[in-house]
Amino acid sequence: MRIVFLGTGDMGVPVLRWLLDESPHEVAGIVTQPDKPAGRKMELRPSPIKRLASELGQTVLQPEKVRHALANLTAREPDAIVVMAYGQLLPKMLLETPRLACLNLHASLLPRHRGAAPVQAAIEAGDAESGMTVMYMAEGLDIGDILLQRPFALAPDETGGSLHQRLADDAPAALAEALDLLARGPAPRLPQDESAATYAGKLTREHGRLDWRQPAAALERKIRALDPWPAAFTTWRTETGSWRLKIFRAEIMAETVGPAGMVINTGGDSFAIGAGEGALRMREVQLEGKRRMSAGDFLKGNSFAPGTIFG
RNA sequence: CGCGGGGUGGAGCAGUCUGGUAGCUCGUCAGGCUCAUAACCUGAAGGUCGUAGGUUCAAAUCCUACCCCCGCAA
Repeated sequence: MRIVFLGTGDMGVPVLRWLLDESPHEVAGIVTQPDKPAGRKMELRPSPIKRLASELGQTVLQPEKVRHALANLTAREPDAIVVMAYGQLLPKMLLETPRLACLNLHASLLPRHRGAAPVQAAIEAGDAESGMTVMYMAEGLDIGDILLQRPFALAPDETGGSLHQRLADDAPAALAEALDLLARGPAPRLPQDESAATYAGKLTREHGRLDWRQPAAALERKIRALDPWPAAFTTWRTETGSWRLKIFRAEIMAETVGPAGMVINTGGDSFAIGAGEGALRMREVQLEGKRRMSAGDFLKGNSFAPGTIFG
């Protein structure tokens, strides 16, 4: 098949690599978002998809708005368009361009977690499973009919990073299967159950702020969900100022051993913070300006004033 | 030139403002105590103080340039 691929985030990298290196399909075009200022120096940085394409000697289109490339893409006469972590809605004209289908790979079991942050949302919500969805794109955000899904169980210690990786790694197989079904004849097409839909909006850093009045279990899920990005955090106020303390790993303590947000049980290789229900024992943290380290290492060089309250 | 924190024995930090024999907690090693121990006591090893240059009788500390790590912001 002739495939036009649209993608920006690194979630789509394995898929593009598969399309170019291993699949029987012909990549008739690669579209990614324009380079944007990023990083500490605000330097222009190409997307992971563009970097991979360059590495493999492929050229990419980087229209400001995808409709600017509409004529160009139509002229390539694709059998299918594949979209993954592209970051722009596609105009109806483009959806109707391919001979067979315009497919989107979405990193959740739709209709759960439509939107920009499905990976983190699945963990934060405490879902038992997640998986890639391949769907027929329609006008609207992640509302298209489902072609296939590949569910798998989440690990008890699943993090946003680990789930992101698992989904990215599984995506090529999902796409292969979907393209196969499409090529062979009438492929499955299941409308989404609107009543079961949830939205996972784009994450901001502030989303990671921990509200210690919440139950320890919920806080622990959030910590795992946002590891490594954008990371759950709390504020530590000292005589010298207030610092952001990111928390990457913590364990739930069943007993409520202190008021919400208060440091308790300091000593040894970790410290605990009281939650609304139970408490959390810190395992891996990062103070702003410092690197990520175990709670034990953190305690070797930092100490808390009695009664310190986080938040 | 977007803003800011940091780079000091294996780990995490103090010391830098007010230059003058490099310190703390932990770890490691040896010995001791103990029925025993992750506990306790004693001792030891281990550091070009990110790199280069400058000022000075003397630089971790002051000045200049550069490298690296990280938080914010995007």
